[in-house]
Amino acid sequence: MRYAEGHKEETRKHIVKVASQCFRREGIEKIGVATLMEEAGLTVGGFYSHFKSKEGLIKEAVLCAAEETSYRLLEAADSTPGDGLKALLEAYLNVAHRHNPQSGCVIAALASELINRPDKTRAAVANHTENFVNQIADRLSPEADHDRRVRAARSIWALMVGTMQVARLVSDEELSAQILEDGIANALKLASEASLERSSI
Amino acid sequence: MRYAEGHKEETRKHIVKVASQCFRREGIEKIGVATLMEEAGLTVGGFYSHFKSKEGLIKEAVLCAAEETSYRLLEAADSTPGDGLKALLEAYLNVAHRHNPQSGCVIAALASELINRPDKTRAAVANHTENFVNQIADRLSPEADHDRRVRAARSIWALMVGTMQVARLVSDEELSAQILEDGIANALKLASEASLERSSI
DNA sequence: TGTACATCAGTGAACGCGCGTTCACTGATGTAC
DNA sequence: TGTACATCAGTGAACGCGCGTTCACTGATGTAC
Repeated sequence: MRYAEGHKEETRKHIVKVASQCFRREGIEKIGVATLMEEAGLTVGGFYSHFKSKEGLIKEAVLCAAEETSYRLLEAADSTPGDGLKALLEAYLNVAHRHNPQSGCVIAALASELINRPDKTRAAVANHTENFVNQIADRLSPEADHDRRVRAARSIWALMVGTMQVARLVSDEELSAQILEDGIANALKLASEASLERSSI
Repeated sequence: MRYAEGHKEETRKHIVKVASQCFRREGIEKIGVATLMEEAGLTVGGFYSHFKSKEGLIKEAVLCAAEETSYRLLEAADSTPGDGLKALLEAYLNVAHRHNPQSGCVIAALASELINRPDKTRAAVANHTENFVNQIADRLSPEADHDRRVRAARSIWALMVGTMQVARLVSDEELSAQILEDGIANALKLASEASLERSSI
C-alpha cells in the first residue's frame, strides 16, 4: 500500500512518542525494540528504516520527553503571574506526576540509566537540563544577581528530581504525598534565601 | 576439594560485595549472573547454591550497599562535633563520590532502576532510606521539634541524591564540582531554616 | 592403620528464551509509454 | 485509455548472541569400620 505525503514522518514521530512513554514507564533496558513497535501498532521489521539503532531512538525519545516536560512546566510558571516558581513546583511535585512516570519528567524516571548511556545521549540530556535550569533562574526573584540565581536554580532542580524519586520509592501514599509537599515548601525556601542574599554582600 | 569452616558463608558475602559494586557501576539490568560470578573469581554454576535467584542477590546487594554508605556518612557526622551535618554533606557531595558510584550511594547510582524492582526489594530500600532520614533528623539542630526536623531531613536527603545525579549527568568537571558545592551550601540553608522556624510558631 | 564411602563447594556444558538486527518479500499506488 | 513497471512503508521469519537457570559431575576432605 502506498501512503499519503508525510506519512512516514508521522509514523516516526509516533514511534518516538510511544517509546518515550514506554521507556519512562519500564526503563530503557527493560523494553525491547519488538515490544516497542508492537506498542506503536507496527511490526519490528520496519524499525530500522526509521532509526539507525535502538540507541538512536533512545536519544530522540529522551530528548522529546525532556522538551515536552520543560515546556509544560515553564508554561505553568508563566501563566501564574503572582508566583511562577510556586506554580512550576506544584506542576512537578504532585501526586499525579508521582504515579505517572510515563508522561512525566524523564530525568526523574530514568536518571540512573541516563548516566550510563553513551556520551552523545548523556550530553544531550545534560545540555537540555542546563538550559532548563537557566530558565528557572530567569524566573527567580530579580533581586539576586544572575550567578546566584542560576546556582539556586540548580539546587532547586536537584531537589525536584530527588524528591520525586524518593516519593516514588516509598509505597505509603500518605508519606509519599507529604514528601512532595515538603519538597515544594523547601524549594521555595531555597528560592527566597537566594533573593535575600544580595543585601548581605 | 573440601573447604574450611565458614568458607561458603565467606564466599557468599564476597559475591554480595562484588555484586553491589558491579550493580552500582553498570546498572542492575546491564550486568549478568555469569559476569558477576567471574568478577568474583568463580564460575556461574555455583550461583544458585548461594542465592534463590538474581533478584535475591539484588535485594541483598542493594541493602548491603545502602547500609555501608549510611554507616560511613553517620560516622563522618558524629566524628565532627562542631557541625555534624556539614561533615555528612561533605562526605557525600564530593568529587570522589561523583566519580566512584561503585563504592558510593546506591540510591544515587540506581534510583530509577530501584523504583521498578519487585515490591520486596523496593520496600526494603524505602525502609532503609526512611531510617537514614530519621538519623539525619536526630543530628539537626535540636531547636526545632521532631516533626519539623524529619521533614527538613527528607528534603536534605532528596537534595543530596538529586544533586549527585545531576552532577553525574554533566560532563564538564568544573560545573559538576560547582553543582556539588552549591548542593552542600543549599542543604545547610534548609537545615538552618528548619531550626529558625520554631521561634515563629 | 588402611580402605570404602559420604559430603559438598564449586565446575562447566547445556537448556529455552528474548534480545537487537537483517533481509527477502508484499502490495497499493504512482509513472511511463 | 490501458498495460507494464517502479516505488517504498511496512511485514514477518530468521540470524547470532547473551541472558537466567539447571544439572550431572569433580575432587579434596571427613567419617565409618
